[in-house]
Amino acid sequence: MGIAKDIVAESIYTALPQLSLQEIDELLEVPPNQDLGDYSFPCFTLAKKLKKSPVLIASDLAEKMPENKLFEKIDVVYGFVNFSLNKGYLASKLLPKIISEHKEYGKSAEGAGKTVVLDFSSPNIAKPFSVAHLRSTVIGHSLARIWEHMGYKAERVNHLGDWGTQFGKVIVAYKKWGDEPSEHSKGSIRHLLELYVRFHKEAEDQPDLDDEARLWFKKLEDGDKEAYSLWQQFRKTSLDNLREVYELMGVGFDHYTGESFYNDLMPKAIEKLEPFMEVSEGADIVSLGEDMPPFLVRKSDGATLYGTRDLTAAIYRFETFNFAKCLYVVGGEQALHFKQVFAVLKKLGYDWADSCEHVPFGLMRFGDMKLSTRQGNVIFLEDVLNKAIDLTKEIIEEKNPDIENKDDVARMVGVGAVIFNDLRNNRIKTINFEWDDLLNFQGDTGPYIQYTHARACSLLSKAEEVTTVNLELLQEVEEEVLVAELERFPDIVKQAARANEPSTIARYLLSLARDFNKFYQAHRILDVEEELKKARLTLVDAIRKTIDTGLFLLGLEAPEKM
RNA sequence: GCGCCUGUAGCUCAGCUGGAUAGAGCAACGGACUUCUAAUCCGUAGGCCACAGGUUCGAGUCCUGUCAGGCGCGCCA
Repeated sequence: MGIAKDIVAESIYTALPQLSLQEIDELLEVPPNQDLGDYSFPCFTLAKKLKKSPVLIASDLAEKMPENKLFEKIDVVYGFVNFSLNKGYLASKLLPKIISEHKEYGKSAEGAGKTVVLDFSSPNIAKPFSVAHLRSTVIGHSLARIWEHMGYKAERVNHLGDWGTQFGKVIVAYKKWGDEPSEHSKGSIRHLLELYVRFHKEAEDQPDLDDEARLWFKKLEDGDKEAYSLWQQFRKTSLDNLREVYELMGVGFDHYTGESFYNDLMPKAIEKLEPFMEVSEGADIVSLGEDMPPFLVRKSDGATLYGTRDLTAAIYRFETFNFAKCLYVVGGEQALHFKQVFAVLKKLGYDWADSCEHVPFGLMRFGDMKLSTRQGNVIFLEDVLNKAIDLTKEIIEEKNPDIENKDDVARMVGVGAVIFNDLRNNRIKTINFEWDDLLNFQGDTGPYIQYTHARACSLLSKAEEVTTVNLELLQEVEEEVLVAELERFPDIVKQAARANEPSTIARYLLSLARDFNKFYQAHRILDVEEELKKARLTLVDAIRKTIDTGLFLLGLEAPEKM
C-alpha cells in the first residue's frame, strides 16, 4: 500500500468512524483527471446510511478533515471529496523510499507464512514446445512473482503431460523408423516430432498401428523394461529441450512433477473416492448432480484419466504444501473440467477445495492457418523467440551498434517483446498469433518499456551520485504526474494479485513509461541548475527502479542499454 | 439443445469492486533529432460502448432478453 493512500484513508476515518478503514480504502478511487485531484472519495453510497445528501456529507467531511502537510487542497465536487496531494512533500517522502527499497518497493506482508501453489506451463512431453504453451508459461511465471511480492511463498509446479497413449505411438514409430532421422534432427525433440507425424500419416492406411500403440502404452504401464527405457529416453530428450526454452525465457520451476509422478499415488486417491463412485456404461464415475456432467474416475478398461491424476495431484499438493491457494493456470476451455475436479474434492470433504482456483486464459489462435501437431504444422516457441531475438539484433545494429554485449541485450529485448505481447491484455482475451504484432517494437510493447528504462539508466550514468536533495523543487506538471503515479504502484500490485491479472501491471508500466517520456521530452534533466538537476535525477532513479521492479514482476529483464 | 467466455474507434485493446467530459497503441495524415538514447515525443482524424428493455441520484460497468463469434458438454489431455 502506498503511503499517501493510507494517509488519505486514515484521515477520512478520523472524520467518518462509521466506516472501517478497509471500507474507506476500497471506496477511494483515482479521479479520471489529474485536475480533479489524486484521490477521490465518493459519498453517494453513504447517503442512505447517514440520511443526508451526498453533497452535504462531502462538504461536512471536507470540513472535518485533519490538517496534514500532505494535502495541498481538499475540494468538494458533486458528492466527491477530492484530495490534491502536495507533490513536493509527497516526493520528499516517497522517492527516497522507492530508491532505498528498489525491488522491495510495493512488497506486502499480506502473505507472510502462506504458500501459493501455481500449476502452469505443463506441456505435453514427446510433442514439441509450441507457441500454444506460451500463454500458460508466461502468465504463470508472472503470477508467481506477483504473489511473492504479496509476501507469499510460491511453489511453481510443472504438471508435465508425461504419461498417456501418445507415448505408445512414439514408441511404435521409434521402433519402426527411429534409425532414419533426417540430418538435423537426430536425437532432438524435432526427431520425436517427425516420428509422431509419421505415425499419424501411416496410421491412416494402417489402423492396426493404433492398436499397437495402445499395446505399447499398456506395456509401459505394466512396467515393461524396453518400453520404460524408451519412455525415459524420450522424456529426457523433451525435458532437455524444454529446459533450454525455459532458460531462454528466464522461467524456472520448483517442481517437475508430471502426470507420471502420481502413478503410485492414484490407488490411494481412488480408494477415497470409492464411497461416491458408481458404475455407468462400464466406467467408474462420480455423479455431480444436475448441473454438471459426472466425473470420470476410470475408463471401462480400468485405465485412469487426466481428471483422476489432477485429483490425486491436488490432494498431494495440499498434504505437501498446506497451501493457502492453489492456482491452475490453464486455458479457459478446461473450465468445466476444473469445476468438476473441485466439486469432487468438496464431496470428499476437503474444505480447502475452495482455495483451489482455475485461472483461465483465452486461446491462442492462428488466423486461417490450421495448426496441428499431428500434421506437423507447428510453430516452435523456440523459433518464435529466436526470430524475435534476430530482429532485435538487426535493430541494435541499426540504432546502437556500439553497445557491448549485444547478444545479451538482443535476448532480453526479443524475449521481452514476446512475453509482453502475451501479458499486455486481459488474459481471458483470445490472442491471434500475428508475426507483425509480435515483431513490432513500437508503442504498447515490452521493448518500449525497456527502452524507457534504458533511457533513464543513461541519464543516471551521466551524472554523479545524488546525495542531499530538495525534492520540493519538482513542481512541473509532468513531474507531479509521475510522483503521483509512482505512489500507486503498491496498489497496482495488489490489484494484479487479487485478479490474478498480470496485465494490470503491464498497463501500469505502459502508462508510467509514457509519462516519463513526455517528461523527458518537455524538460531537460542534466543541463539545468544544480539543485533542480539533483531533484530530477532522483525522480528518474525512482522511476527507473519502479520500472525495473514492474518488469521483473512480468518476467521481463530490464537492460541498462539498448 | 444446454452451459461458460467474449462483443467499446478501420485493427488490437484499457476503462479498479456502478461514478465526474469514454482512453491508449497500431494503421493513415501533418510536425519535432547541431543538445540528456527518435525503439521517442507533439498534433489531426476516427465512437448509437452489439441491440432492446430494466434497476439506480448515476450504467460501457449490474439484471433480463435478443443477436453475433469462440469454447465446452463421460471413456483425449
